[in-house]
Amino acid sequence: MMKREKNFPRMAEVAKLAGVTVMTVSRALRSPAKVAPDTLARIHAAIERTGYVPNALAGALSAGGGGKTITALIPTVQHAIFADTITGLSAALRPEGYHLVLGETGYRSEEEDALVAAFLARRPEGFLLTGVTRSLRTRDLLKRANVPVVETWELTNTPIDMVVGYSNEKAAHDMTAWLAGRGYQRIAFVSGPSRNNERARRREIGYRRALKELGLPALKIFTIGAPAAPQVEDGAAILPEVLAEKPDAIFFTSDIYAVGAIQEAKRRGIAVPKELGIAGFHDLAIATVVEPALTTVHVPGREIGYIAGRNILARIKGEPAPQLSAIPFAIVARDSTK
Amino acid sequence: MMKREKNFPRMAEVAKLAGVTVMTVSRALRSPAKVAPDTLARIHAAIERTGYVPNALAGALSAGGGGKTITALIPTVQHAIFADTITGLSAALRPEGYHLVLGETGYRSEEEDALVAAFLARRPEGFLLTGVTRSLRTRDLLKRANVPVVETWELTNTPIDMVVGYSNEKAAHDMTAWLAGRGYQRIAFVSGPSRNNERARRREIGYRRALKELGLPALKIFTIGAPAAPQVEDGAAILPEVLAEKPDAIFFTSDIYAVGAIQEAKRRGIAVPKELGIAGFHDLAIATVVEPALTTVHVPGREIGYIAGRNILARIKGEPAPQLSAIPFAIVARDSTK
DNA sequence: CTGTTAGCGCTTTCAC
DNA sequence: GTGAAAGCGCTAACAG
Repeated sequence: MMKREKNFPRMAEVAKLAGVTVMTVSRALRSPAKVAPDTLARIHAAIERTGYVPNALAGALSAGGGGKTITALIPTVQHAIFADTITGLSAALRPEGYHLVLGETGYRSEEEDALVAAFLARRPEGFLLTGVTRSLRTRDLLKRANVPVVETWELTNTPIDMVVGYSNEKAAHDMTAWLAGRGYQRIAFVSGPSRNNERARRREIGYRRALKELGLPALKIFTIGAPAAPQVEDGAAILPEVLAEKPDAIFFTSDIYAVGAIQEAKRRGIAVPKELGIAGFHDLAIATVVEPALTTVHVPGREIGYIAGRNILARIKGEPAPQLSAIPFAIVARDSTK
Repeated sequence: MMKREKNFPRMAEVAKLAGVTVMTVSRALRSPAKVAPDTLARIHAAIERTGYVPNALAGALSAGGGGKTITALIPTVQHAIFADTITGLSAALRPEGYHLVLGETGYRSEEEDALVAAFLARRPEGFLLTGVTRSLRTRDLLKRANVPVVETWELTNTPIDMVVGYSNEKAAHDMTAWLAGRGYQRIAFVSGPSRNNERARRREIGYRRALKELGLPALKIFTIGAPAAPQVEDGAAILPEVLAEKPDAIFFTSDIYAVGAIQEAKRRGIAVPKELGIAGFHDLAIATVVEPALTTVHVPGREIGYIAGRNILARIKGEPAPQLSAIPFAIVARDSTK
């Protein structure tokens, strides 16, 4: 056994100080009702004096269960929308005393694979994963572990365990159709990096389907490089390229890009929404701050997290939980479109 | 022992399948060089077949050490600025294979106390805490545990262990003085909830000190209610009240509020920055999107997280790490001030 | 109400 | 290069 400088008193020390055995201390902590009041008092005093903090690792090992933790893997904490999901999840878990362990995958699926394995090693009681596409190995690991898993932010008929999300394809389709309904004819589409982002891919599919249904021209599709997290400047930078396609509207897969594009359009003296309509995705706070305010798809980030949390908790308690929960998105019309 | 539905294969099953003892499997995982190549191959095959994922709880218990995790406690993931700190911390930890466990305190110190105890129970290798004021009990617990602790986002001469931050007092002082230098005379100050937010309190002190030094009038100080996380609308809502003090500039302790105030001022036909200068704090993305763009204090959130991570890692390895790291802030002049 | 006996799944000696 | 014994800190089950 390796020597560590760390210095945690163990239960045995508390027990000795209180003049009882460890078993009584253990009970005092987990079912105080079964311990005599004065013994309890002595034990509490001893805990206070020693600064004892139970070793949850040992406890979990012994009790054969996890330490009341749920693991969530999101692409990045930078994106406010995933932050919302975390907040929703937190809100669901807190009342039940569960803790949240967070991992950032940086939108990289290899990183996700590595994190799932690493976190599985800690035997969490449940998992929240972003998206529904992942390596077979990871799916397999999670299935075998037989731990509640919620995949989020998209829908699928073949979840590992449960899904809570919305259809990105339908959302993009609906926004495209909505833009067409406002009279836009040449609708361009600008996506974030789609290599490891199925949500971006699905949105593109929805956009294409809408164009086809409506008989609108298919413009060149643009993809923004691959920074870890989207930046406002990226949207500004790509605008000139997109304008070469002579669009009368541009649909961005993130508000962040759309805001950058609005700013750049203004700098270039292009009238938004008259000459050029601009739409985003996510409905971030920034969407109402930019001028003109951004038309966008409101996406239920917080609700996804909350429902996912409730579902995981239900599964843990052996209660039934839906395999698929579809949460509605909504198109929010503002001033960046006619 | 409680029966769980979970279904993790143990090392013993892998060992049996590979025709060796658990000890050899353990070695294959931790020091493969000490195991014969063909044995190693059989073991890996067995791991693959069983879907074995080591139980880090047991491993840590046995090895007497933690499972390579660092715990970070921040007020909220909603605030982009703390998200930056998390990103910086992540970046520092990842190369060394450390994992990040995140807790949200919701700006409540009782919650922080509870979380410190709960996380300490999991025996992390280090802690990142936001702010430098906390209960004696928590300080004591952390000191006794003798685990690397970095307090952040403020400076102090009496850290539990280490501090990485900047002086909120000086930052607010400097911004106030800067505003005065631009010709503003009646500078109002609007703070977020300060009850459990020492950073807000220190900023207020800095503001007051600057006024006194400059001989400027002390206006009434405004405090925005207590939502979990700041909202743009809060800044808009408080503007009328503040205007009653006839300020020629308003300094908000968060960009979020400042942006709301700019929007509200525009709605009311007040010219920013001519009639009213507005300044914020944090330098969020939103600061460059609002019109006029917001003058603010740029705060080194990401650097704080990164340096904190490096310091914790250094301490773990027994290398020296500075007790205090002061990271510079900067005043960013934009168009919301003359 | 409290103590005793096992044992969670793994790693650390120390043998062979 | 591999194994056997012991134990990490705690809790379940059964006594008493």
